[in-house]
Amino acid sequence: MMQESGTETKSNGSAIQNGSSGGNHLLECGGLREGRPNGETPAVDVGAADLAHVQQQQALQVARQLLLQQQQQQVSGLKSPKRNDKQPALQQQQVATQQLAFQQQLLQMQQLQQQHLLSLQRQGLLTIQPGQPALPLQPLAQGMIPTELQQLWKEVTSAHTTEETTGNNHSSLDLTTTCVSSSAPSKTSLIMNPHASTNGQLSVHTPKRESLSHEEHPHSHPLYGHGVCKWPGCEAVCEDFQSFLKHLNSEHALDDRSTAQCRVQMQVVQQLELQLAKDKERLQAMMTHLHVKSTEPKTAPQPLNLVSSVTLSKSASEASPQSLPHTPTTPTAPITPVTQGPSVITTTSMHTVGPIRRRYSDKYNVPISSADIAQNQEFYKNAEVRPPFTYASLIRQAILESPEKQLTLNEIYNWFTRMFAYFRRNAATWKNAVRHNLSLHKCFVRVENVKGAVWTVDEVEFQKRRPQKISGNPSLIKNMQTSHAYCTPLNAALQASMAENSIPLYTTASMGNPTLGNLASAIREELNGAMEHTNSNESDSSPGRSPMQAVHPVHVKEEPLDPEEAEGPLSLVTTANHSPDFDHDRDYEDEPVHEDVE
DNA sequence: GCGAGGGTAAACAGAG
DNA sequence: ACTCTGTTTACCCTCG
Repeated sequence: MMQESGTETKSNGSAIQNGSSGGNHLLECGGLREGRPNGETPAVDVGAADLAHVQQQQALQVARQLLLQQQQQQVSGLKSPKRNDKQPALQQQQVATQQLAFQQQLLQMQQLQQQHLLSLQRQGLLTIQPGQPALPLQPLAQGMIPTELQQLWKEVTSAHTTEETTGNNHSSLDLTTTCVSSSAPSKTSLIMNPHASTNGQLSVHTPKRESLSHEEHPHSHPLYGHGVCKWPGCEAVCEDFQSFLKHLNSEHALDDRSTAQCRVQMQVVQQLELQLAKDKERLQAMMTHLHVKSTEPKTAPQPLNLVSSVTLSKSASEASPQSLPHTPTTPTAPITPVTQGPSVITTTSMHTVGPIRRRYSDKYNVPISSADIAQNQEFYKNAEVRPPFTYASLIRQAILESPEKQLTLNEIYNWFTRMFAYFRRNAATWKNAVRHNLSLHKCFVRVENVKGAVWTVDEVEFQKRRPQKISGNPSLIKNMQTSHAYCTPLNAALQASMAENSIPLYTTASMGNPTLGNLASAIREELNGAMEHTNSNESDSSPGRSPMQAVHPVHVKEEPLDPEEAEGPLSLVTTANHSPDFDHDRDYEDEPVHEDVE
């Protein structure tokens, strides 16, 4: 139908979407709360205005539809007069029944409107002023009716008028058939049903409701404003409120016309609610895509752009291998950890994984960006997911994070368990691995200390272990640069998503400021390695280099960075947090990372 | 197929 | 005797 052609889609974009996306929709969606102060932002007003526009558009289509229905029934419905003539008593009986049905319709409409209002308020699309009655029709009525709609309303009205004058008491609308066309029965019905409505439309017919409305908001009526009747399509000038009330009772009494208009408005509301539901669904899908997939049991338990998480587990890597290769190079890569992590990975899913024999695939051997790290630290703290880092790298980080760059074995253990939920289980296995690595790798030097033996890191030896293989991937470098910019907003998004999934939420401070300084160092470190390889592979490297490098002129390592070098920043970032469970261990201060590099 | 790097398991020894 | 720490060996896996 024609009403579907332009109005709906158009209104979709103009009103709801604009309203919801009015300001930082993605990042704010988690922050939208019912308790939002009224009129806090102009965007709210815009959303209400747009909403009214939607109503106009939808009212137009509904009105057109009503007109069509009327015309059709006027042509075909010639039997009812016969019936009325034969049984006037039955007609009276029908009147009562019809009134009941009508009031039910009105109640339904009222409920819909109220729900709609609540929804809008929740979404922050609409602000109800404290003193303003919660009447959803007001925004529509206040100067929002375009000429075309008014004309349609008048057409609806005139159609009914014609109907009445012809003596056809039957109604052309399914709703209006439940009503009477004469004024007398309508008044009766009002008396019989004083609680017929509270939405302001029908209240005008109810003396009791009227008086209540006056008491609460003297001279305030959703259908009256600026000396004009705001009944859709009316705009009759009323000098004062009393005359407005008279006008309401006389011109907008309970009759076919009024009920038809009510029905139109009801459908408008319904359309809006449908649209709102759609947009809610869309929003949810967006959030799900960007943050956390709420329920995806079959999703591969891959946290981060653990691209490198190929090393994580067989099941994980096999589950979604196709997503791995391109992930590291996409600017959105830092987001991925958040999306799949907390909700997807469960204890059972991770512990059903057998012995973990895997390592970094050089194919996907890309340093995890700093933004990943900043987010992943929270992820790994709460999700029992094996970090995609080698034991050696983790040990190194643990040691480098320490104030004195040395740790006892037990302190290394504690660091593991504190930073990674994964290492809170199967202690015998991984502890053995830690010891094994400490002894095996030359880079770990055991030093006799006053309090016993401590372990330190020989950076030179560590970096000798294996050359980095991320060479020739300029997009990676770009990604690392952009990832820094992503970090802060994504942290907020992460927290929102974590809150949504009932995951322990850490303060922004824990992930934010202390992290950033380390992130800078981390990025420098990553860039050092990456740039070196880029330089080695690409002869031309001088002017087009990474801006990061220009900003942070740090030394480029002699040795190519190990891919796991990327985790280096991890530890630096993670130091910002203190898990209450393991705080007894030691106080990890976030500190410059450069020492380990230098 | 080979070597490198990594993970896991286990045996062993020394110290507390 | 037990636990912790540290070393070493063996085996397996993945990847280039």
